[in-house]
Amino acid sequence: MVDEMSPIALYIQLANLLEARIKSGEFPPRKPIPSEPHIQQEYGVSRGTVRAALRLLRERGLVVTMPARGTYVAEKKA
Amino acid sequence: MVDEMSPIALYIQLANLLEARIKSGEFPPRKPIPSEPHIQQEYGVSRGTVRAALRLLRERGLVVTMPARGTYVAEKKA
DNA sequence: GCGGATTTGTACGTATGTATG
DNA sequence: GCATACATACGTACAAATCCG
Repeated sequence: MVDEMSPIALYIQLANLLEARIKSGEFPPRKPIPSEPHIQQEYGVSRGTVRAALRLLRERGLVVTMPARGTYVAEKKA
Repeated sequence: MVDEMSPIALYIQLANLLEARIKSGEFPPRKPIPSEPHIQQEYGVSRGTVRAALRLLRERGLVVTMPARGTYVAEKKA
């Protein structure tokens, strides 16, 4: 879980945790990963923090987000 | 743009720049002016600085701000 | 096709912590 | 000490697109 007391920003911790889960293959392709409200509940952080973490993952090329659809694990380049 | 080296506080410089844009008629009435995050990006300052500048403009009676809606050029008094 | 639920996008309000001059 | 400026993090509200019964 995220650590409130850590000097590392929560959204960075969260991004790293999610990255590990993505790389573990926990989330099947072609299906959205858990929604922002779901992650929010799961980790006990605000939606803004979840969105900041997902933004990092997008910047890392790990996920793609589609409005009103969800966020998906990025396709391995064809 | 704002000048980091100026002895004038950034938020005051920003308020003056926005005031000039408002008075030029750049922002049509009944539509929100650019959002805080937008201005933040545009001028390369923090959201806190944007908010401080907008607070000044509200105090000058130039704009009105509505939560979750946006900031609008103040109506000319009827 | 309709309507409600879901999901992401956007916007402002607020608080706290850090750093600088 | 105070003002300025930044980053982080919470909350609330609403819009727009999509999904599903």
